[in-house]
Amino acid sequence: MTDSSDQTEDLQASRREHHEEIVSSGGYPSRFDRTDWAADLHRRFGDLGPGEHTEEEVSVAGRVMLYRSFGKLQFATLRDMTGTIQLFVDKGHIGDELADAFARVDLGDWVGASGKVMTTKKGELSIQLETFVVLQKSLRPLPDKFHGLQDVELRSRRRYLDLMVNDEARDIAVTRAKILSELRSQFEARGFIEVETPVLLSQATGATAKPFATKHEALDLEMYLRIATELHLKRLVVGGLERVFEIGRIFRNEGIDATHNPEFTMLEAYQALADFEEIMTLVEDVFAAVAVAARGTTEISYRDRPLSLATPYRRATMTELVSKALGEEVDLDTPLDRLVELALEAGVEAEESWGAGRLIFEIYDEIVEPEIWEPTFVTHYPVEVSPLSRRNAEDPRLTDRFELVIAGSEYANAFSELNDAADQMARFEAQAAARAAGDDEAHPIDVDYVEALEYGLPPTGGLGIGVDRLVMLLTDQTHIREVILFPTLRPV
RNA sequence: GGGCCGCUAGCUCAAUUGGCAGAGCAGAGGCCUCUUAAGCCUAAGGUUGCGGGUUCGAUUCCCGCGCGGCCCA
Repeated sequence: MTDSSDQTEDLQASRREHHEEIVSSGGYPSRFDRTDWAADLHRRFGDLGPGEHTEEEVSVAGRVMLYRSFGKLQFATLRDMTGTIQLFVDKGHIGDELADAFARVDLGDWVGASGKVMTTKKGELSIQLETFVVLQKSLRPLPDKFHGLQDVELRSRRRYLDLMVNDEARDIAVTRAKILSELRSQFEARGFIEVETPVLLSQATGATAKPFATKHEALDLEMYLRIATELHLKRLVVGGLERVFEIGRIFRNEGIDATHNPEFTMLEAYQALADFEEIMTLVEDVFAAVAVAARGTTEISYRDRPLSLATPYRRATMTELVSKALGEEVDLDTPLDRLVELALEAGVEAEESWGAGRLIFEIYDEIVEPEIWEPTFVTHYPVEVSPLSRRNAEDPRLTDRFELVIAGSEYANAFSELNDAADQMARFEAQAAARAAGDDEAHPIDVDYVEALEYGLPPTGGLGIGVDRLVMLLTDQTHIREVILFPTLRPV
């Protein structure tokens, strides 16, 4: 992006001039020896009183964020990845030449500085500058030093500026990293191995969503970006990798809103010999641990409301919850006519092809889920809306499946995996029929996967966690774009 | 897709009923040996998102378009 206005040129003139002087007089250094991070200095010297001078020689480096000159003194706030440290520049101490050179530093420049650790008369931990080097000039002015960058679009489009000037943007990036790291540790500690499955596929399966299409030129083949990792991970369990997980980018060709970005991150994990009840315990333990890693506690605040992620989480079946919300007992034996009426009252317009399971699910989705606040495992989804889940032993119209709902949204989806190859084929065929009837989000038939099942998938529990939404929850963000460094945007 | 709102200096924001487009920060020059968004003085900085229209006169009113936000489907 280039600005060609005279104004911008003018604003950059002195920066550019300084830059060219540096370049023509030997150029910028290619490296710098930093002895200490800003945060470490605060940790080590935090209890120095005002006006103290130590003999501790340190070298720090970072971007100049603030600058104040006061006659023969200059103060600059340098920020590195860990925090800020003040540079104290005393003309009487280092002489005119160095002090005047330092006065040419602009906000945004990368600077390496060396000197002794001290505190000012007001008690601010500082480095008494002895020498410094400009590591790289910033040729453009920084956004407002106090207000930062407010424009939502600009913050997303030029995330580097957002990160430079907005503390919250950095906090979110760091917290996201902690969450990912903790998720990995949690699964690894339970004996799962991290695997990678293909993104580029000739058939996008494992979920009901519209894929992105692309083309492999050499093979002259239509290909699709994955919409889930599910069926590949289960193939691995068939192969004997009994505990696998993947933290993978998923692509779905849908609209963009507060909770949807076309590419997002999903964690999926599969554990042989486990059923969905064991997965439930695993999920709540993982959520609690991740909350502690990210926020230091399970007692958080989200959208200005307190929220506890302490275990155990409430468990309730979907029909229980729907019955309670409707004030009338319903289940899969409730006459279809009555369910259609209740759906209409709930604000759902039923479609001809829906059975009792779909109707109950739609009512749940419309009036129950948005009202759930504390973490709740909603269990036993109808088989009609669960093409990959194992049937419940007592009622084969239901599945051994749950979703974890927190603050009105889904955070995890898990089930005892369907490992009956014939049943899986039948469900794929039912989906294909729905597709033929016009449902273009229905799951396509994956014959290769059915063949894999025929070799024997042990009883297996699987789960998926929407990582972006989890980060939103733990950073108290209401828009997914705030937790993705480079969200999908229309080109300028 | 629909409704509402926004787009003004590099950044953050003003501008009465339609009447010369303003401030703070950043940038330039000057003063200051303890600042913390330092302060003070001086000068500079604009195709008011884009294109039409109404009007003596449009940032302001009308129409279209672009980008974005919020809500709804």
